[in-house]
Amino acid sequence: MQTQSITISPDELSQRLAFFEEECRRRGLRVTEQRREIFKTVASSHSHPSAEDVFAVVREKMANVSLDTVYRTLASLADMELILRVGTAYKERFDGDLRPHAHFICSKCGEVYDIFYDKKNMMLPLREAFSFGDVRQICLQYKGSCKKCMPH
Amino acid sequence: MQTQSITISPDELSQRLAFFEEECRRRGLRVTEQRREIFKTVASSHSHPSAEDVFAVVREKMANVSLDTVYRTLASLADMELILRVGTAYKERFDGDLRPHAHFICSKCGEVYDIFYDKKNMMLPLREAFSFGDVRQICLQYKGSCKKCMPH
DNA sequence: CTCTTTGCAAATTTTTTGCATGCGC
DNA sequence: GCGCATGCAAAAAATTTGCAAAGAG
Repeated sequence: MQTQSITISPDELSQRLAFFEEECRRRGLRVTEQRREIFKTVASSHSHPSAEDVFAVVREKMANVSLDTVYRTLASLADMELILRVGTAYKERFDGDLRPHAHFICSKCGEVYDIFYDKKNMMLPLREAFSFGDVRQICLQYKGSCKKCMPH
Repeated sequence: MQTQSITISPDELSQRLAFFEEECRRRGLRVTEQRREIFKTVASSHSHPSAEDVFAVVREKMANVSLDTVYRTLASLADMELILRVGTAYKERFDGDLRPHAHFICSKCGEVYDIFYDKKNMMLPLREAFSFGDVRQICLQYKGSCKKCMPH
């Protein structure tokens, strides 16, 4: 079941654009061409683009956007929770504890907290997550080698 | 229930060190002082350290390790699955799709695949994850503001 | 008209690489 | 001794910042 290529309907896109503009106004952020284009690009992409990727696409429509505007805009869109960050949003961090556990990651300061759960309770340990702060997003990642990169 | 400060027992640490050495030999990697020290640092830390953090700690014991050795070693330890990466392991990526869904992230090429699940089946969609490749790690993150950073 | 946002350039931060030397096996 | 691993330095990649000018409200 490949879902990568599903495209957003024009209807849904304009609905999301409207919400984007509403959110901008509500927060006193100006609705600029650049912001609109960058949001549109991420909202209609299904390839989990990096800042560079977004930049390349937006560049085709707006010849003179700059990469730093893309960075700034992606950051503000993520702050507004209009798009998601895949990853920690900060530099790479490591964990030497291999017991099954979840993380609460603060979107502001980047702090990482552990949430342990035992085999008897494999339900999402959401209650405990809330004890660390205000849970705005649940992010479940499976990691390994994809078929293209297998074997090893 | 703060679990950050739990320290690994000396017993467990030496057990993990033994396994580390065994794994190195099995893969033909040499057991050097640096690798041992870096592994020990991550294995006994509960602060999800960055490469810089690990470097700072290791530096106290080995005055002349270099940062690039730390980077190289962390990468190989993560490859060996002796430690975990928190995050995507590559540059930051974004997702405009706000429907609840999980990701399969390839540890080799960094490709991100979507895994959708509906409200009727909130179980971990592990079966589908396996359709994308070889699942080696399940990573559950809750994101939001931690108490220190609240409100807003 | 005001004040945020942009583009440009430069700086900073994070991570990687080439190469000669050192050290585990 | 052979060959991988390290340290050094330098480069590359990713991200952020200062500032003058442009444009949204």
